[in-house]
Amino acid sequence: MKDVAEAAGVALKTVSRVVNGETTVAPETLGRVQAAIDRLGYRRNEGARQLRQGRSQAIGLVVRDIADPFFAAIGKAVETRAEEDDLVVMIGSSHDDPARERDVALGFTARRPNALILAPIAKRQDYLLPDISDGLAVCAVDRPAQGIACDAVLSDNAVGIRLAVEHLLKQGHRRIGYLGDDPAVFTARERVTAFRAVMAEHGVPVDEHEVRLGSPSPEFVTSVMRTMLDESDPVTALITGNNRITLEVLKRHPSLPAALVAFDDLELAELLRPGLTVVAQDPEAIGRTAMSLLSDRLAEPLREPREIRVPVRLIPRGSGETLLR
Amino acid sequence: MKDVAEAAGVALKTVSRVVNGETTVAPETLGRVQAAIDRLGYRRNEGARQLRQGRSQAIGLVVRDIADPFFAAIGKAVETRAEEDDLVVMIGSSHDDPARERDVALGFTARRPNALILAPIAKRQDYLLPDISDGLAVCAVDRPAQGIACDAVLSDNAVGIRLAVEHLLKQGHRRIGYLGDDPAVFTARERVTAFRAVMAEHGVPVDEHEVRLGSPSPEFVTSVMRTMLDESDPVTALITGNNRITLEVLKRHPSLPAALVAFDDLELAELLRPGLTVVAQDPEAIGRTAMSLLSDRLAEPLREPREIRVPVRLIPRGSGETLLR
DNA sequence: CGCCGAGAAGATAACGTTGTCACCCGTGAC
DNA sequence: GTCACGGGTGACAACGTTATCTTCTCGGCG
Repeated sequence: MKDVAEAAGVALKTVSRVVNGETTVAPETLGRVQAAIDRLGYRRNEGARQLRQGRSQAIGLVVRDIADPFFAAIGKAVETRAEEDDLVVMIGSSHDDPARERDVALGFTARRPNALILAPIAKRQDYLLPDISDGLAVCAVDRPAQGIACDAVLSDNAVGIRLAVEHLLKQGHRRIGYLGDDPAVFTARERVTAFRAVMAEHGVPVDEHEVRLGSPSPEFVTSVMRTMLDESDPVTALITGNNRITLEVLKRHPSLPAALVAFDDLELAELLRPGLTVVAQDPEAIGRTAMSLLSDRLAEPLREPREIRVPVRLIPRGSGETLLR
Repeated sequence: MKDVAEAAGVALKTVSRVVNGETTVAPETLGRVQAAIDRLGYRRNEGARQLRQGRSQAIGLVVRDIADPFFAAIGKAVETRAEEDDLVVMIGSSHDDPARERDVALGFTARRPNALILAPIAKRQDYLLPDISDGLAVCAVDRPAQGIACDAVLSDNAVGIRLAVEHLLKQGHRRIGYLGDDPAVFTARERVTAFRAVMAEHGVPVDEHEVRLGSPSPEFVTSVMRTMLDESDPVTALITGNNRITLEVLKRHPSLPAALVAFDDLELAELLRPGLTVVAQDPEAIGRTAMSLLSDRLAEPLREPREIRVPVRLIPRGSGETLLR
């Protein structure tokens, strides 16, 4: 900036004014400065700017795994919105490790981003309190945060499960198995709770042997599937609570002897035979919504935290519409 | 840092020494300073550090689309490596738009990252020249960059096509169709060139009507498939040159009357029936390798640019092992 | 006993911006 | 002719670090 000022024969401050598009610069001066900027290939040092202004025009995004299509889609939406405001997106994965979530998040906040979006894993996110009181806007996605007051954008798990259950009930299924993730996971709890509630609402009894929760390991899924399908009175339909479980189920049983509705879409779901009937979440909407909440909060830091539920929809493709036996 | 110094009764510089783990601090002083840091919840302002040191301990990653599993996997590998060195990853998508590639990349370099990884789209990347001579390390992935001297990490497209072709030839196929992306795309050119070369090497004539390149639109794929499959002497095997094309083909023809080998793996490829035979790239290796090249280059900025080819492998799953008719 | 060197700590000046204030000059009102 | 005003510009300090140089205090050695 100093060099540009010298080349254009103006003061440093005038160059700053030009770079920031301030209007109080005479057209003739502006032209000279612009020319000097172009000639010297000058570009503002964002780090210095951040130091002066306090915020780095960046947003941090901490997800479970950026290679997971669900989170990759959130990332895409966030990035698209961020670019409109000339914000840079820093992205990192927690890999389901609470300590890593914290390290990655704090690594981001040390760069003083305007906002932080995170998919919480740890029990509490109170390590963010100092940054929040320092003006950081925070939004949780996929699961709510604990120990801090912040906005949250979640899928409408309850409605999703309702869609799945009622879809199966409508076809006459009465023995519906539910296979969900570890109850330590918030979404797993929400979904299985909804499952029980909707079944009860329709007066359909639930056999406790047919509601099974656990981490989606091959062993767990295999053993659970055996008990659900091989018993004397097997289930006629199955709901899988997330896509890692769905994948395990499909790998073990390419042609499942029961109807299947999966929570979470899969990329090639329509190419399978039968096509996979899913409750699809809308990760792009989650990312977009999070960005909207954050820009509201940056405009009005003290507003009440909001929790927004993003709609899900049922996509019938075959696997959930057959096999009543 | 000033507050911490005051609280610990030492000078600013001593706090700096502690924060940076310098060894010339008396154990007793170190204890006092650490205590003050913890008590005040102090964390270093990375922006100020960057300003002083010139580099922001970040790396920029510009891909075509972070929601594309191939690039998401590259991102994951990059992030994993970056975290080991306490580097932050800024990620952005060009969406195949040269102007956007440039804007995103320059938006990153304005933050003075240590290194930039990009999947080039634009004809030339010479807009990076000022930053490179300023010490930025650059590495191209997926395709080489033009107009700048930089490292590159690419899939071994030629070997991949060779594997595909020879796999089909070994089963007796002689009429093999090739369906590739727009020849404006570097990888598309490399792959189709390899196809012709390997076919020639084996003395198998190639009918020019059966080598078709174009953007993977439904219309293009549908029309091309018709001519390849419906003519009097149809192809008995098909190679698709990237996964968007593969997807279109599979959507049109769930049960293809020809053997199929696809370049690029798909998430559920093994669950399809028949399973999809693919030439799988190794995006994680691409990301890791790029990071290695960059750390070499940061250590030795003037070394010769290197181009590394990452091995690919053929995964037979059924679609490429049948249907000779 | 004086000196030197090493180990520990501090003072100060940058790094590249932007916010604040001050200045200059011409114009229009009184 | 004076004054207030505002558009255009500049000087300077500050943001939070770190690099460089300096200072101080010991202990050991000639």
